[in-house]
Amino acid sequence: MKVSIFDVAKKAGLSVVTVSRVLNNASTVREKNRQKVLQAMKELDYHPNAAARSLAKGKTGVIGMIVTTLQDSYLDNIVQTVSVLLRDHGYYLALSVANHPLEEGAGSYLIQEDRVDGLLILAAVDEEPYVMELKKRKIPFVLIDNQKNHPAVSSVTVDNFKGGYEAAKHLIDLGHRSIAHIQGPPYFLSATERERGFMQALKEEGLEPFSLEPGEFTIQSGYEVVQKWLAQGDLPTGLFAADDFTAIGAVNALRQAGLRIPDDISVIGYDDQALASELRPRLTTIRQPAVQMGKMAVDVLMKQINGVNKRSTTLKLNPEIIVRESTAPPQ
Amino acid sequence: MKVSIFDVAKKAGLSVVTVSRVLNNASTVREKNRQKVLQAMKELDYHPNAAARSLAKGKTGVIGMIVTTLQDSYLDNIVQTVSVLLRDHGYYLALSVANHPLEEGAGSYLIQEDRVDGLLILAAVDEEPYVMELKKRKIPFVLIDNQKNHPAVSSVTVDNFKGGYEAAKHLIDLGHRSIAHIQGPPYFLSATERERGFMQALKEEGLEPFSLEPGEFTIQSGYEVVQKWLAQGDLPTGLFAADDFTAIGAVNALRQAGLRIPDDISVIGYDDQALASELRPRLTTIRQPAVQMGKMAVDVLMKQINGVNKRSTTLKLNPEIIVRESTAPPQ
DNA sequence: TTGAAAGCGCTAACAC
DNA sequence: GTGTTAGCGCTTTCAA
Repeated sequence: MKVSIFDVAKKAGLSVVTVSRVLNNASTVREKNRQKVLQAMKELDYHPNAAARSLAKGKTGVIGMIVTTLQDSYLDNIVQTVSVLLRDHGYYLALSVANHPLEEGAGSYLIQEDRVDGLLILAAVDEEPYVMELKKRKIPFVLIDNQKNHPAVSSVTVDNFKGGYEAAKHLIDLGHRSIAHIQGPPYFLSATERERGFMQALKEEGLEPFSLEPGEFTIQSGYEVVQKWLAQGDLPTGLFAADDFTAIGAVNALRQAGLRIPDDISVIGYDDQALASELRPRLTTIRQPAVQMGKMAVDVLMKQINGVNKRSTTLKLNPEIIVRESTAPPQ
Repeated sequence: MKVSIFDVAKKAGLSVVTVSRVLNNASTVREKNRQKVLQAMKELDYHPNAAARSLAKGKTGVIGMIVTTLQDSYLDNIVQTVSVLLRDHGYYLALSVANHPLEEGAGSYLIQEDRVDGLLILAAVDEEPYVMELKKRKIPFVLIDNQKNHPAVSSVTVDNFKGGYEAAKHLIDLGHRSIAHIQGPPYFLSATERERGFMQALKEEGLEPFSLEPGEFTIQSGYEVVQKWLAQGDLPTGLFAADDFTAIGAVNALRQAGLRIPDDISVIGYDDQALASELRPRLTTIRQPAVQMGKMAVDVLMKQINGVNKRSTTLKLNPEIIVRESTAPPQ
């Protein structure tokens, strides 16, 4: 019924060991025999059993990736990149969604039961528990876009301070003096760093922000801040939103009120979500180097798994400003 | 180094079988011994090896789910629902992204190497290859939101004809007579069904559509259609877009041209994406019952795995119209 | 270059 | 209730 390596061996007139060798691309198999084995496999429609291989080899051939949300084109880009790259390295990617961090079972099954050879933690709200557990279990892992700095842990992040700085600098260079910032949630290091960069750029020009408004990385929060300003009858000429969703919400409210962008007010977002370039006006934003992040993360993880790198590696990549239609000199 | 069931048995002063029993919640273990085992496990920080269990049991305890895109809140809702429900059934969910259907390795590793006990195929562009392979390998699976009808295959779909019909009916009931439709890609059954429903509703009123425009389920395509209309200087009073992205693109173009929604033109979308209710005007749309779909899919799959249902089950759920701000009677 | 034998860590009979 | 004995399907020594 179930065809095993034994059936193949019998059909090919060779031993299971030889079959196993061709399965693992061992070079010590006579070409003629290799063909015989391959032929037998095909005829029997044989497929090796992953559990048995994992048990015998002590490794699974899969890399796990824990993600919180999937509705984010920037994160999606990272996932897609990682998926392809891992395949090139002979690994499969198994995604696990964990909306509530450390939730019972969420992703932790990958860790606890040795179902993966390595793990990638993507933009976790709180990566702490994973870090603790993974270190204890000695499973290689890399944090991507993590919140905190963990000693002796490999990670790939983006310089959010620089991103915030460049966003503000862009507005300043265009001539804006009245510049506001809608923040991200304060428990995100990325959010506070962007704000720090923003403030630094203003400070260098001796500028004070028009205002700093709390936001939540959501369309709704951007919309509401603008509504508030509108009600007060006072607007900045430039706005740096902590992420594209916030920016889009702000733009939405602004245009609904009959204001023109960038004529009446310039808006710059962050992340370069797909939406940013799909909706008009196309949003000026700070792009996260998603592809490069995925590449680096896989690189570091592979080296760690292969024992090339014993020490942890911390990479901080640079964001890139993408100037589109939502920013211009103030009128 | 690695602590195994043997170590636990030794420490607890019992046999491995007993340990195995508490691992599997067998009721035939004296409470006192169960505690001893539990205690030993804790002290040794023991965690069972998934590969060994899978090999011995002949099942893995994981359900695979193949997804194409992750940037879709409707699909995301299904995934989240499924994830939680499976956990309740004692299974883990492993997601596999397959942008290019049947791409080498994409998801197929789950199938080929018996890494899962069952599979959920979510909104595949072309599920055919999966169906063939899964049937051959006799792995239980359920298609969700599939394109074609496959004989003897379980699936959970939504009645797109009805959705299209209701969308059109809504506009008609509001008093619209000049109604256009922006289609989805013709190779999606969902798209053509929505159009059929739309046409049926119009036909019942003796109405001809203002026009039928090709679209691609993208913001861009909705935007461009409206641009074309604008250039021609002729607009319908009501528009049914094949999905929310298309609708949002259309709304975007309309408002950019200074038109008001729903005053000048009513727009209804499809899917009830998160965006639909986040952007203003909040979009009237046809909601897919994502939670119910996830629930049904898990239900059917579990029954199939447990041998309760030998025959295939085909469920077609009803969509629901969500009336918001983007539709109103024509002026 | 090939094969026999001994596990990998766990569970499924079957006895006790 | 509990333990003994065989495997699950594959890879890994070690010989030949």
